[in-house]
Amino acid sequence: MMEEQARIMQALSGVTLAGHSVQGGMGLPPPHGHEGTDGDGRKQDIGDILHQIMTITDQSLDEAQAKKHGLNCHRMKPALFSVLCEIKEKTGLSIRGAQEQDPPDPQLMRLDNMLLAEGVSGPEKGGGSAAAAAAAAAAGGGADSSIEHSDYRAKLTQIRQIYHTELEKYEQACNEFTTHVMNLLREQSRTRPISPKEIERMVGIIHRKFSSIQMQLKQSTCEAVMILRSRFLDARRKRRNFSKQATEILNEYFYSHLSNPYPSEEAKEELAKKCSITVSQVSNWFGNKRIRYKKNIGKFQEEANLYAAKTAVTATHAVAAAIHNSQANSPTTPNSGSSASFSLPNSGDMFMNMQSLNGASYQGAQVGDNVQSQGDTIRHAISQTVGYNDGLRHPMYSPHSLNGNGGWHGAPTPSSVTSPNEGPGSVHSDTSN
DNA sequence: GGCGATGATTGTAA
DNA sequence: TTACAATCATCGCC
Repeated sequence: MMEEQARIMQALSGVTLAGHSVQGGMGLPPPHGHEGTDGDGRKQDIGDILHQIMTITDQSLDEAQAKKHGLNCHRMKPALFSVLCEIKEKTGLSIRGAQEQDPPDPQLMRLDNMLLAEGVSGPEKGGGSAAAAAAAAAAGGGADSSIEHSDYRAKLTQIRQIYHTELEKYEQACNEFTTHVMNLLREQSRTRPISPKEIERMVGIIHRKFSSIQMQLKQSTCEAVMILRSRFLDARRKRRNFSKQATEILNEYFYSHLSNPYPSEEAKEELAKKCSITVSQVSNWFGNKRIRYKKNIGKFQEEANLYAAKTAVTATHAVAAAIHNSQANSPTTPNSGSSASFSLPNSGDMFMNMQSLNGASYQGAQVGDNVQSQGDTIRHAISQTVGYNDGLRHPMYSPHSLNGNGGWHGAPTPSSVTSPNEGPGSVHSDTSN
């Protein structure tokens, strides 16, 4: 302490009070009757003031108060404080100042980015987030998943609210504390040398402290979001059986394309839309179905018969309707949206193909797979309904399209969905190849 | 609780 | 990338 005092005294003794005219010309009267007309006199003057400042703690309270008041009123005080501030700037504070130039914290940036991506920070978008929407889309888009999705969104909104409330609190506290400290320092600057720069620096320190608290808040929020997200994703992992209707649609497609049960991307998309599941779920379903069908054809016989009959009934109705339309000389009249809604040309093709398939020329490799698959269905359905039996290995149904290795022939995938349930406007011809 | 059915995942091959 | 095959994990029925 004494060393510091000596250093300051020494510094002051030789200093030119930059920016403050303590040298000749000011005409300042000596504080204690000293005649300070030359440099030595002024030095002595400043020395006295400093001595009084340094020894103020040794005095009684009243004495100190009186001295303090005297010093405060001293006309040299601003200049002296200015010099002290300058010295402070040039010594310790400048070192601290260099340390303050922190680069942006990468961790904080990561946290900010994540909070923004999750929809916690940034502009509110209906309380949800893109991540939640994507997660919900991946979940399959069913009713259950939308319940989970809304639950996820509600929880995320809760996190968001807590985050913003806490953030607001921190900011308010930071501002209050900053104002308080600034006032305090301004107040103190009357009795000790504090430059505006120093106040500014102090404000910076306070802000940094508060931003570190904010970072903790952000980190906690991120953790909460991660936990919520993982729980949500875990919930999605739970297997849920598809709806009966969805399974029927998929089965109908499968058995009506048995010779080539590989739906194209478009077909998958259409099936996904119809079944309210995702395309990947359609792919999974077909993958599972193919393998399980192949492994145990016998087991699926009944199912195949069922769907074939269903398809045939639908087709028969369509044909009947078409014939009726034809007889009524109104071939372009569409069906009125009933289940028997195949268009005439398609149904006609099916029957023609079926007739050709009854003959000896029935070769999967020779006939377009889609045509063949429709032939499968119709022939099978007819066999079931009218006792048709072509003497194939399986009395009711034959997986003739499976090759020797138990795999399907590598036929091109159909371009679109052909479902017996489709309306007149949405029938896609599988015979187009 | 056992068991079959079924949707999802993973590793591999083409 | 896609399909296959094996496997896992859960569902739903008994």
